[in-house]
Amino acid sequence: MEGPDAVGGRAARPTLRQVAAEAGVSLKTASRVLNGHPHVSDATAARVRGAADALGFRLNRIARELRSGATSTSVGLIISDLANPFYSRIARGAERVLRASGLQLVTASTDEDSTQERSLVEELLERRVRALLVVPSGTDHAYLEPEHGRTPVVFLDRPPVRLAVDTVLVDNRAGARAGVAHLLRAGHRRIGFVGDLSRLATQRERMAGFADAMQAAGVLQWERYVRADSHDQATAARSTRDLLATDPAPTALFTSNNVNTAGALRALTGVPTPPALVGFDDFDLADVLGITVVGHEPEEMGRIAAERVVARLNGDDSPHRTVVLPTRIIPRGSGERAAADIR
Amino acid sequence: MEGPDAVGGRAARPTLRQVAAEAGVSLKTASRVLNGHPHVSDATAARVRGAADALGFRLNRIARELRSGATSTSVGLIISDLANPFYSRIARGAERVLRASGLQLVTASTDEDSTQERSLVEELLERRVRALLVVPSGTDHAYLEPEHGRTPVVFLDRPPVRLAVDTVLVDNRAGARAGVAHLLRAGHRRIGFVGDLSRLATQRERMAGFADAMQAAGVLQWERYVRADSHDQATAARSTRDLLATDPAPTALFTSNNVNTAGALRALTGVPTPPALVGFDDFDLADVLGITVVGHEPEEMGRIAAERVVARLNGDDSPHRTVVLPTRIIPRGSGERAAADIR
DNA sequence: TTGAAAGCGCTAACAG
DNA sequence: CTGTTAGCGCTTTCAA
Repeated sequence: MEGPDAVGGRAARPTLRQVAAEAGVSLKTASRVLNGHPHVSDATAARVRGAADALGFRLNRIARELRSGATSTSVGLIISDLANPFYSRIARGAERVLRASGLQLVTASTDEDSTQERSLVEELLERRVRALLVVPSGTDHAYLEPEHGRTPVVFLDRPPVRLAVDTVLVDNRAGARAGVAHLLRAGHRRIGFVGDLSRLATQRERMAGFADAMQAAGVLQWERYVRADSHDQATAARSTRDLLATDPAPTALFTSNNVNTAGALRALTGVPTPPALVGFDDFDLADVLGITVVGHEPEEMGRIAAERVVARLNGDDSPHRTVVLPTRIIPRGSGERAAADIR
Repeated sequence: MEGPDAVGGRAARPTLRQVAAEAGVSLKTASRVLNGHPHVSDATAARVRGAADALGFRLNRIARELRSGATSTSVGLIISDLANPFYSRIARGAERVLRASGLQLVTASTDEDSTQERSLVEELLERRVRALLVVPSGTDHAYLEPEHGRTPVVFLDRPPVRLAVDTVLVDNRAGARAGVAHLLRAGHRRIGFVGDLSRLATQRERMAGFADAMQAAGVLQWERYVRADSHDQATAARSTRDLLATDPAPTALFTSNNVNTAGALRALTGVPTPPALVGFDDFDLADVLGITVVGHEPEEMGRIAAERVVARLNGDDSPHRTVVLPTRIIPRGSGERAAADIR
């Protein structure tokens, strides 16, 4: 049941000109009707609408925006992994704010690949997104410099390198320091660190916070219990088992993000006297599992970043600023097990 | 440091024409250089590129696509909630396939609102997405009928109403039936059902599967233990507590999706002899928590739907088809607690 | 109330 | 190797 204009099984989409011809009016009149503009007689309007429906016409917003000079209403969000709840919560927070301003979120993921990051950014800019929210994977963002004063760009979660733009971060170093101090207070001295890729700024900062706390407590040889660069649950589980097999074994673990916490938990299943555990990032069901975390609000980060974007689009040209969100320890049991009680 | 064309704090973006003028060549030559086409002398090319960089030029893909008649390279995905792992896993599965075909995923969420669904669909179509992946919230999709033969549309998770298009579903009824039968086999007769909005087709089917199993087992008055329409964890927790307070209390629970399972788990925390539990949908850490589920693969659903889209775009005009993905019971302990052992 | 002509930024077709 | 002309689908003058 293809229309007469079917080409290779695909019907050609009618243009406004065809609708106008079908209705026996000029292009402009058809345009007026379909855009709800005044000064058209009811009869004419009805005829145009009838023709549009009959042909399956749908306005081409792209062409409209090109002519009217209006930019698109979409805002790009670049994250590393769509399926990581941490990023999808950022996306949700941002989407709510943007939608309230009539903007649409376009999400793309990089799989933590800096080449992908750059090409996605370029592509979105060529598509003329109004603004860009970026959780960077790359290590140099100077290529975004020419956008200054053109397209508002806000970085989230990780700071930009060689680029000055609005940024929303979490206080990683202080958060990690507090989380580890929490374990030290329970009497732990041998504390294992299970971390993600150390090329990520967030991870380096959390590692630094870990070191801060250990050094402040005068613990020696804490480096022995550091396992970094596990970017998925399986690797984190392996690192955890590896730590538990050390002699003497650590009595506590600090996991540096949600993925590593999940991996560690997997490795700890069935262990009779599991080490104490504090994880960076809160996660769903952490309360049911009784896992103490260094929590913060990804939605909040998305919300604030989106609000910056909206402000910039509304003409705010104040100097770029960096917002650092606080963390807080949420004690749920796993982080309060005393060192004396482990093994 | 705005450029000379700054308007309201925003620099105007240079056009190809301006680049050409700056480089002292024609429009077409500039176009050739910036598109990497042959037959341009190195010297000219260098001059054009220099001008482009100096002006901060970025090709306008929208205009290019308009002129070349090429449709965009984006595919729209409409889901109800970006932050529900179930949907983000669908998105990830789809994105991988699409990217491999040079297509970009554009995600938008509806918050389970059918008005939102329709307006997002219309908007994406006006933006000329190449195809549409829809997890519907609405109850009538006839408005998509004119797209037949124009834009490939694939429905996921829930079937379309009054519309014939490719669809990828999960075998909800059989899955629920099997999950409940699993509980019945462990001797349970009083089984509580904690369900999501019953206007959702998936929920009605899972409810039907629940009823199938109960009736086949000759259980009477099972309706007493049915609590539907909880769409968030808090409500599901309340329904669960309500069920546990019934006299006589159910010895087992069947939760009809990931959100309700999480809510139930929250309500069950600290209960000395918790009821047996089987949940529909697998979820992260279910293994650590020892929760028996009726599992299936959301990524797979996204992948298959995206593959249908790609096939359609490549000219496949075979009749539309519905793929129903199987589920399987993953026993992890919570669903194997015998009725005799509860209270 | 309606319409004709021009042009948004770009590429295709055809000259030079 | 380079340039000129036309036109994608639409809106914006400006005129009737």
